[in-house]
Amino acid sequence: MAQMVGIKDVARQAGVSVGTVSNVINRPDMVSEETRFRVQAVIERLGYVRSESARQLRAGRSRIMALLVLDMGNPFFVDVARGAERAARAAGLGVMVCNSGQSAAEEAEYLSLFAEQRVRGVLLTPADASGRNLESFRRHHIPFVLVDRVAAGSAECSVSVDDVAGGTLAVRHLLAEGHRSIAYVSGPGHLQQIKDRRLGALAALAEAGLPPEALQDLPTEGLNVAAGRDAGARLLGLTSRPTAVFCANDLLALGMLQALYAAGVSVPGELAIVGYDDIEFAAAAAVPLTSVRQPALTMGAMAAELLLEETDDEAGKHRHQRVVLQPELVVRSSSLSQRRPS
Amino acid sequence: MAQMVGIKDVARQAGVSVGTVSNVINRPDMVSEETRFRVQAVIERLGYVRSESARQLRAGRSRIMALLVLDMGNPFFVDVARGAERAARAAGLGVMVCNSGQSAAEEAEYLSLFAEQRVRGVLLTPADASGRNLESFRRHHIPFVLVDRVAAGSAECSVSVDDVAGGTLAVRHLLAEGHRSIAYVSGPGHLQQIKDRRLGALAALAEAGLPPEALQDLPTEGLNVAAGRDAGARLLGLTSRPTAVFCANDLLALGMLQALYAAGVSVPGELAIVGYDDIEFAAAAAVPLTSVRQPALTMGAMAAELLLEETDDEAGKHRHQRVVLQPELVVRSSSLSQRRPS
DNA sequence: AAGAATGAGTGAAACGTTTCATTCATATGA
DNA sequence: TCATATGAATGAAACGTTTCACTCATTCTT
Repeated sequence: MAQMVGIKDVARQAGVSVGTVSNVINRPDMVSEETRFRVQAVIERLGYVRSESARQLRAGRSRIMALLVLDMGNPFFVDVARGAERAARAAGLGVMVCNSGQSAAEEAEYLSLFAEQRVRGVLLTPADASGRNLESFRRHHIPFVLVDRVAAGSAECSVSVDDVAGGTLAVRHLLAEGHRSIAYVSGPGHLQQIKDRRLGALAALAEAGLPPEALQDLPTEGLNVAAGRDAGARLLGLTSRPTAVFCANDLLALGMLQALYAAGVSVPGELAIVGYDDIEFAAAAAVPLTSVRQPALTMGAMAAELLLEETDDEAGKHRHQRVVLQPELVVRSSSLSQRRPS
Repeated sequence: MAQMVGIKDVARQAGVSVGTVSNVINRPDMVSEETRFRVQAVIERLGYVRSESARQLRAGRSRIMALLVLDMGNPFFVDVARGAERAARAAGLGVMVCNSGQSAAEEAEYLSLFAEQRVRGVLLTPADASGRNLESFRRHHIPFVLVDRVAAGSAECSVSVDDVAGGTLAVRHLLAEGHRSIAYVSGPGHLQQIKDRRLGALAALAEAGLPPEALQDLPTEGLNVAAGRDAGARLLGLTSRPTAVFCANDLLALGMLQALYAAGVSVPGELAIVGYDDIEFAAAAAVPLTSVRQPALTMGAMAAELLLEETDDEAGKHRHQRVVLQPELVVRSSSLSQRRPS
């Protein structure tokens, strides 16, 4: 790596002071046209690039916003990231996207990385149910916004989707299709989203006058396609098999579908399926998947905007808010009773 | 944002010099056990976090590696990112994943961001066919490795998959299944990968003694599901419809499948499909998709390792290399002739 | 024509680390 | 006992910016 050219080199070559070079870069109208051109020419010739770390050191904060999601393998979070990135870039900030993989330990590691980087702020979907990671992160006074999760206190903003409503939508639909015994394929138990969707499902059952036992829990190790396949295999082994499955996300649903397909079980004939997230691939599945759509892009963008509002708030008039968006049921063939074709 | 506590505050509170505090953090064995404990206690109490920007300014380079991919919406690149991240973190580096969206302009923007950040190095799949972006990036003397693309000269490393071989695998398989008229659904024309897969396809035709005209080009605007749907619609409108389709990636293939499904065209009965990448969702498609598998994880990891080898090379004995991995055909039902069931 | 206002540019301080040549005290060897 | 080696801690320089109080001409105002 050849010697980096600094602002001093530019200044010397252009015959001006470093302050002037800095002005050319940051407040071009404070410098005469003539010198501006001269300095810019030298910058060009020398291939000068300003050092973000020096700039940042001086400024005390960076121009990067962090986004910590549960699983980048899930297209849902990719969309969240897209939304956040769009909003952040509109404000001249970069976004650093990281993946906690639902591990509290990874989450902690990334949070301290963010603290060291003095990021402008953090958007995150917490992986640590205990809230201890967040607790200790607060010490650093770096603002953050919860994504896909409601803030517990009023110490921060959050943008989420009403998971209880989503669960209700899904199960109400299955009940309307005539199902009376439904399995809930959930991920690992500690995620609030998963619990809320289940609550929503129970609410739908109650509405219909059915007992909670009508919902059969089928927990899994993870929230991915492989876990879904595994759940499918277990489902097939059950003695009293339900007639419908509500999966906590689309990856699980797709895995379930694969397992059923491989075992020759017809969907929705023998078993109806409803997923969650409505990722792009849900429509392209073996049997196009009914799913609960979440406004992922919007969620990412709103979270970023709330964060920007908080960090750019000189007047101290920012009030933390909890935005809750509504999900929407997208009905496709995986859940439609044969007798009522669509 | 409360006043950040710095190394000086720690030093004062602990009654030692800043140099000593720095030693406690970076070379703990150079300091007596007693002072070490005392200093660590103060660090803990004050919640001190070192400033990466100051550290970096001093060191002259950052501990971050950048990865610039064509499309984070494509699970293939998500896997590449996973592989790279694993390797980088093993070496204590963070990875900053960015998305050029196949736009040369976005690519240029990100590259200059990376230069400002003084990243340790860059892994990228070029979006700019002209090579002008790379050309000008070279000025900064930041090492980079090409991913999924063969280096033109010998000025950098590259890790790629043999796309010509992949194209041949796909089409040779279709020919063996009895097809004589094949469409190639390509993305926008400027990507080398797309061109190479086409060359491979032509080679397979030549092998079988068929003229190049047996391959019908069906270009698209993008390399995503929507573009695939669109291509499907166009395919259905053709007067002399081919009996098989080779799609330049799985997203296109899934879109194609959706379009055909919607139009009631049976796959593989009326039309066989082969995709490319073998993303996880290929197996879960309406008809499980035959696809050319690429070792994405390996590619990401190897690229990161090559970069590390180059940047950590004190002795100047690093030699740029071009690693070419081999693809593999994964046959599923979307391409199997009915008469020969599997 | 004297004083004030404006415009362009300067130079040094400050940001928070790491590193390195020193210092100082104590332990070691002859 | 003296010189030397060792170990622990110090203090200042350096990294590359931005910012801000200044200086020095030049142009307005009256």
